Amino acid sequence: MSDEDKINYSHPYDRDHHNIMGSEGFPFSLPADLNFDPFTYNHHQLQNPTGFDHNHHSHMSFTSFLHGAAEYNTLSAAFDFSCSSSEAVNNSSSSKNLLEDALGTSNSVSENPPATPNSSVSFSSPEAGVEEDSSSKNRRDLQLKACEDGDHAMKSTKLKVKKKGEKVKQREQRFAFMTKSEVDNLEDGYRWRKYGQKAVKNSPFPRIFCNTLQQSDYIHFVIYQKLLQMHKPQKCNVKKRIERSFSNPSTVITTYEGQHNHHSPATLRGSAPCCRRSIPRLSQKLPLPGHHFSSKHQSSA
DNA sequence: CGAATTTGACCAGCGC
DNA sequence: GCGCTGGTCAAATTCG
Repeated sequence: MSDEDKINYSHPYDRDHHNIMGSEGFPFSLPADLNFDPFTYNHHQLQNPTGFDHNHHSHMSFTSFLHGAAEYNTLSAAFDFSCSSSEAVNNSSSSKNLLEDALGTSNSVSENPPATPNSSVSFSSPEAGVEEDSSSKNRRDLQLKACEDGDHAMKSTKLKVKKKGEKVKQREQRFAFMTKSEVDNLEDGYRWRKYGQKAVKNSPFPRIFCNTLQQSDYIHFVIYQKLLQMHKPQKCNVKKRIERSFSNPSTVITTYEGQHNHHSPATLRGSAPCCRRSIPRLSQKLPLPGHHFSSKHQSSA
């Protein structure tokens, strides 16, 4: 029996029935008038790291939710709802290993257990309010099943020091999560550009590398021009890594690295265009057992 | 035709 | 130093 089979997912929000998160909707929604930047809150303020204002029922983006959840140790902690069978996820060593690998950490789950045992959550529509497209059906089926304990992400921000005390390149904060979805690329409101794809060792599925598209969005370009006049703009260096689990092909592991320094296009235009062509098309390719990538990549796999 | 994606080449880090 | 691996670049290709 797979991990997913064991899990009875609870649905924290039902768009049509307005439930526990308030009448204005599930905090994943991305309303057109949203002006909340998911990555601008203080990383060290954990009182309400999700940015979700329970008193005012304000919205937050999916990414802010994920980001906040990572810093708040668990997703369930972020939302304060429980999952009926979270232990099934937590007890899945393979899931933990996959996430650890995605985060670039190891042997830390057992050593640093999450603040709460609940680390799984599901939702029916992570982007309620965003336009319904061909992937929305799949996204409705999407089940966020395991989120890492925040220590992983926090650890990754620490300076790595070589044995001799020499500083090495600092790694951006990472946050990985697993989703059960037919769609590889989970829409999160940002525009992503695929810049690379690599075969993964011991896996038939490739790893996809994306970074954010900031200036290609016209509205963002206008803002960018304004920023040019006001400040020296910083390049958004957020990266997104997508890979499908070899042991469980229905599971997609998404890893975010870094922080956005700009608003989500979805928050400005009410849409979330990103990698719409590449990922689904790629996912159609993936099951082909004989599909090879470049000879070099293949040889290195 | 411009934008987005693909993919071979390249680079850096790490272990041996 | 060498090979392996992960990550990135950028020219070519594909798509809308």
